[in-house]
Amino acid sequence: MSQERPLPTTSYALLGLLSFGQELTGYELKQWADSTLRFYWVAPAMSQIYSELTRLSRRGLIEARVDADAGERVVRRYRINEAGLAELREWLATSEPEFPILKHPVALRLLLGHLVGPESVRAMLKGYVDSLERQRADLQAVLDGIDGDPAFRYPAFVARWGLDYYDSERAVVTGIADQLEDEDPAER
Amino acid sequence: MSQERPLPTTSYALLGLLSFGQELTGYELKQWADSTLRFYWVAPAMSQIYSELTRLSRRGLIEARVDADAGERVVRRYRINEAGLAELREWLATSEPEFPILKHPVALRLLLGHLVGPESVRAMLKGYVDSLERQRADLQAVLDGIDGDPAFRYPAFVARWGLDYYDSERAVVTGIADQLEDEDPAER
DNA sequence: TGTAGCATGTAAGCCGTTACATGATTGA
DNA sequence: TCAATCATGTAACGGCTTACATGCTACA
Repeated sequence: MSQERPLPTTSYALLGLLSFGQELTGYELKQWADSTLRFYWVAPAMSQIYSELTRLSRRGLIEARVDADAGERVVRRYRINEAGLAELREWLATSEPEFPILKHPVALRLLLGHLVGPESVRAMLKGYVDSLERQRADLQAVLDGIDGDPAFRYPAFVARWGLDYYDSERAVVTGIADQLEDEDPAER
Repeated sequence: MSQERPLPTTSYALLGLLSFGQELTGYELKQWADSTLRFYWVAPAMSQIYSELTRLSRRGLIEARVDADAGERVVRRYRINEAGLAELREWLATSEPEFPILKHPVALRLLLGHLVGPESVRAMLKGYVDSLERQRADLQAVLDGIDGDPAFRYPAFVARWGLDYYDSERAVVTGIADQLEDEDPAER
């Protein structure tokens, strides 16, 4: 069965969003992805959403339905089917989760501190802490929207994990910035 | 000057590794990347290392020299030059660091816990904690190799940051696994 | 003598982004 | 009536990986 090449993880991620039961448009899926997936996977471009939906459809894992209540324009709503749920469970059960990959431009720039000196590095870390705060607030808002709802117990775990991560990150980065303070001046 | 399209970040990352002064082969650069960059950026494939080196060379940011002490085969050693250092500093000074991107398959799978049930999720998290431990040990070894050396003060900061991250991650994940224990059985 | 490691590349192809293009609907 | 949002796609292309290909060197 299913002798095709394995789906890319992002495809499973979108299928996963659909596994919560709603019937969604590509546009709505994008909004979901932007508010949840983006914190620990990616925020796929609209164009990718649509091409993944086409792929999942072709494989018979989701079903498209043209929304009748949408007036003139053609609005397609997608719903996961039994095959899709089976495929997801199969994937979860049989494949080994890969180790997380971090693309951390701030760490990369810290690595190159010798090129710019501690002053400049401290300023950059400061900016990062600020953006962490904003990101954390966004995630908190997401959690507030689902917390307590038993249907979203696992998403809530993930969100709380993210908050803890941001908190830890803030503490560590602040610590590094402080250590940078008392350094031999006039590097570079 | 430099009216070409901006370099991809990975290119700057490799240039950054060369900014520590050594004259390295592509092969050696790959080893460096695997032991340091991979923790917070990527471990580029060999083939990409070589193509990035070609690009950096073409732009005049690094200099290639055929190693005479290498016997029969042609071994190219690359060294950063003044233009390369200037380009790196320019990049660090003028571009805004992007927010980190996390590709976290474990979080993604936790999100889908409703499909497999708490038992299975706990097992997966356990496996993740194990791999975290291994990863942490690797990074600790890297730190041990550079700690105290003033030339690698900033890389040491980055490494310690990574260790803190792994520690925090372990604590959070263990906490989630524990919360999963006392759950209504027979989900799914 | 053979194998693991050192060393360098080319080719094909997927994932994902940006740019481009179009049009309906809602609400100020 | 105008702009923001909803909604759906196509085309081009860059980054990066995997697979393929080659050969030297050190060492057991």
